[in-house]
Amino acid sequence: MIRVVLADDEDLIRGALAALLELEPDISVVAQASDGAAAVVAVGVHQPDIAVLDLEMPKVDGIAAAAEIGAGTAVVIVTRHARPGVLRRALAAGVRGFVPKTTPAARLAAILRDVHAGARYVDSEIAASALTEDACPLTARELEVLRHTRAGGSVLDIATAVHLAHGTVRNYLSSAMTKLDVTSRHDAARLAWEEGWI
Amino acid sequence: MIRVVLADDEDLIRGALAALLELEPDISVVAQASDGAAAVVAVGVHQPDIAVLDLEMPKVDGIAAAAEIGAGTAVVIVTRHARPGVLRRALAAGVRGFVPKTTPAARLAAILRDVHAGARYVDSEIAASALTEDACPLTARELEVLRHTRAGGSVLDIATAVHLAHGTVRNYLSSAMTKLDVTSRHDAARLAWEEGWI
DNA sequence: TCCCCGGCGTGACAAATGTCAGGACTACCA
DNA sequence: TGGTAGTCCTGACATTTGTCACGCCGGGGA
Repeated sequence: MIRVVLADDEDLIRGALAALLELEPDISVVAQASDGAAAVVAVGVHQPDIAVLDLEMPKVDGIAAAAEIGAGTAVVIVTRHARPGVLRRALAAGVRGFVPKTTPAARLAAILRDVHAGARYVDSEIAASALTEDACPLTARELEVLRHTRAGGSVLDIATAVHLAHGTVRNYLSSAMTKLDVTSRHDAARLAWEEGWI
Repeated sequence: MIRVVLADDEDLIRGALAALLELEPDISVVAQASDGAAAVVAVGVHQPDIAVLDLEMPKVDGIAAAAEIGAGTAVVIVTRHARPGVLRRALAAGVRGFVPKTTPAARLAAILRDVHAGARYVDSEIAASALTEDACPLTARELEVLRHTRAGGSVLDIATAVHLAHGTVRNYLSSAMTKLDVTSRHDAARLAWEEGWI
C-alpha cells in the first residue's frame, strides 16, 4: 500500500485528486493539507511514502515545502505552470516527480507507483524543452535588476539597492527587454520568473 | 441518472473531477472537453442534463460557452477565480450554478443534484460579497479606457480609438488608478477585470 | 604586439506616463 | 431662479521610463 499525503489549496481539486487516487487499490491518501506549511507538518506526522504537492500554494509553495521534507518521503510536484526553469528549481530541491496538470489523469497513479519503486518521473515534454531550449540569454547584472524589478521598486529604488546609477539600471533593463522581446520591465521580470531564471 | 458533460483544459483536473463524479451512483459523465468550443459541440451531441464548465479555458471561456448552450442543458461554472463581478457576468449568461474551486469536493455532487432538480446554486460567500461590496466605483468612461488598456495599446492608441485627447485619456486612467489604489494603468485594468467590471 | 569582442557602466535625450488645476455641461434640489 | 454636485473634457507640468552613443576594461585570436 502506497501511503500518500496530498496538498493543494483548492478544496475541490484536492478532493477530486483524492477521489482519483483512492480508486487505486494500492494507494491510500492518509492526509490532506491546504497549504505548504500544513503539508510539511502532515508529512512529519504521517510519514507517508509520497507527498503530492501543488506548486502554487499560499504561505509556502510546493518547491519550498519539498525542500523542508526529509528523504524518507518522496515528493511529487503537480503544477499548472510547467516551465523548464521551474523544473530545474524543483529538481534542485530534491523533488522526485514533476507532473504538469496537462497530464492525463489516468497516468497519475502509474507515476506514483514508479516513484514509489524508486524511479524519478519528469514530464517528457518539459524535459525536452529544458534540454533543447537555449539557456538564459541574460547577464548576471540583468538578472539582478530584474530580480529587484519583480519586488516592485522603481528604477531609482533599484539603483540605490544595487549601487548603480539609475541610467545604468535602465540600460540593463532595456537590454533585457530587447533580448526577451517585451516592452516593459515588468513584463521582462515576469517572463524571467516564469522561465525560472531569477 | 444525471448526465453530465465536463469541460476543463487541464487533463489531470478534468479526469480527477470525472472520477469524483463517477463515484456517485446517480451521476454519469457522458463526455469531456478540453476547451469551450469543444464543450459546446459535446453538449450539442450528447444533450446532457448539466454541463460543468471551468471558467478559465482557451478559445472560449466558460461564460462564453454557457451563453451558446441552449436552455435544455443547465450550466454550472467552476472557477478558481471567484469574484462578485464574474458571478454577475455568469448569471447574466444564464448560468445555473457558480462553484468556486474552494468548495469542498464532497459538496459538488449535491450541488449538481440541486441544479438538476431546478434550483440554482451560488456560493454564499461570493453572493454575500456581491451584495454587500460597494458597486464599481468607476465611471463609464473610466471603464472604457480600462477596457482598451487591457488590450495592450498605448495611451495614444486608446485616445484615437475612443476619439478623445490623450490628456483626457490619461486623466481617466489617473482617476481610475486613484480610486483603485494602484500605481499603473495596467494594474488598474487587471484589477478591474478581476472584479468583473470590464 | 595589436585588434576585436563582449560585458560593464554612465549620462544625454526623447517619449510615455501620471498629476494638477480648471472650464463646460447636465441634473437635481432649495 | 440660484446653487451645488458630478461627470466629461482639456492642456500644462513634472516625473518616470526606454533608447542611444559613448568610454572603460579584460580576454582571446591574428
